[in-house]
Amino acid sequence: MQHSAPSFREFSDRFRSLETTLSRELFREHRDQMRVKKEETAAENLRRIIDATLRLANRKGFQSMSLRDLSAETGLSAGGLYAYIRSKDDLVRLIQRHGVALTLRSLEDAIAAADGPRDKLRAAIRAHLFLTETMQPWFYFSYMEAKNLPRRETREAIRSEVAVEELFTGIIRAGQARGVFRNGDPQLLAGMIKALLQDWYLKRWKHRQRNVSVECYADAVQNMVEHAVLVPPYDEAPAAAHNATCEEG
Amino acid sequence: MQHSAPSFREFSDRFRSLETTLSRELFREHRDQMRVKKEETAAENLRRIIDATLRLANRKGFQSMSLRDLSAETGLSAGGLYAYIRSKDDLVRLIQRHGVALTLRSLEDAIAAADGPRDKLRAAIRAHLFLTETMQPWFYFSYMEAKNLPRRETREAIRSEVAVEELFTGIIRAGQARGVFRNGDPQLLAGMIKALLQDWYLKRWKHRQRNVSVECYADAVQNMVEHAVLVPPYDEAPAAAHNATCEEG
DNA sequence: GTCTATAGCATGATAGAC
DNA sequence: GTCTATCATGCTATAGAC
Repeated sequence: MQHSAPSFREFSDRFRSLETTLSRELFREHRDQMRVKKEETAAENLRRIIDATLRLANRKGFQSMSLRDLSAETGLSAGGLYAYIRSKDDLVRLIQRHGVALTLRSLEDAIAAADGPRDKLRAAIRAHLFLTETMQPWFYFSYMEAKNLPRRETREAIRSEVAVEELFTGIIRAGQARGVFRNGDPQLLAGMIKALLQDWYLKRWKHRQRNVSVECYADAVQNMVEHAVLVPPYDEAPAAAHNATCEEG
Repeated sequence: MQHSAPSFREFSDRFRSLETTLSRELFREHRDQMRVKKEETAAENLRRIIDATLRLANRKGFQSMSLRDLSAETGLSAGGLYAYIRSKDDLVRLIQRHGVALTLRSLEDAIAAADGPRDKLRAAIRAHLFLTETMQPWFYFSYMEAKNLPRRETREAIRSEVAVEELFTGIIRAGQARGVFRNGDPQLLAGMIKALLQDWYLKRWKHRQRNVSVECYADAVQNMVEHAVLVPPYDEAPAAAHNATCEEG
């Protein structure tokens, strides 16, 4: 049952097609708010605007990023930007919606494919890491700017965060019920797992610098979590077939 | 040797006196930059300004916080603020310096008091959690605004972060050398521990809402880390004498 | 030592030429 | 469909009355 632990590569391919679909949906939903009607140029410029915004916001903060900065980064004129977005708040809403949709759909797919508590837990861990690896700029933005967003978006961000954590709580509860996992507060455990997973996108510069790959980090997290959660006779991780080159201290 | 695991209460008392000392030092260092010379009013107002800034910045972000907001929150007039700080950047520098000094001194003290890898690791975990519990607004501010700070302060923040992590790396290395800790990349492990510790102040609202105390969380982290790090015959945690009421799922 | 008033400037957003 | 020119707003910071 290695169905539950696909490699990053496999994940990445499935993700790309999902993104194309959702990007098109995004454009269609916002078409009536945009002055630009020709689909191909509009879709491309919208993507450029979003990417540039994430880049700038993650470098110096969304509030400090002026529309003049954005116009420089995208190559569009200051006035031209308003052909695509109504306001700065509108822009942030757009970005947020797109990211949440992508995240949820992608996670749900990946997790449903596994069965049994241990495999489900692994699948969830790996999917989350692969997802945040692929969409790192969005996750970082979403985390760092959440509290400064318009009220509605802040609430949405929290809801999404809680939903993900509950997913883990559920898996742990199921495992405890079957006697596969050791007892202990499932919510607390889920929170700790989430903390480990979030570190991957919050401190990416660090992991990059140390040459730790996602696969490596995934194995490390899985290992720590299983040590903490499985009932004592722990058979040391059979994982990490993909790269034997996880840096050794 | 329970010297290494003081309760939050004990920590808190020692901390308070340290803070008084450093607050006074802070005022003296910046005295010449302030228009206000009378020590007692000046020191008090400076403290009010710092507290208000942390409150506001953590609510809506430092960039979005105007000096009008700050003047409303402190009760001082917009103009009056400039009797204490030269500029907004100056304010942030002040806050940052104060926090770093407090953190380092406090952590060093607490850790030096323990000996042996296992006790040192425990002491480090507890001290870090207690410290962030006490100074939560500062830590949150420092984490969230780090990248928007003036260049020099950003670098300082990263240095401080790395220094703390290396402290953990060192303890783990020592433990592995003595055969008390299992093998595995010490840097990666230290990073994961740090992630668990940071979650305490980054998601405080969540832990509050769930009624998890620092002591509880400290025990949970210690437990997970020891499961992952100690050589197999793991004697289940002798900790948590302080409160038997850690919420059970 | 604190306040009111205001200078000087950067920003978000728009109108109209091309 | 994109650009240049411009406006109103709200900001930081200062000067001077009290």
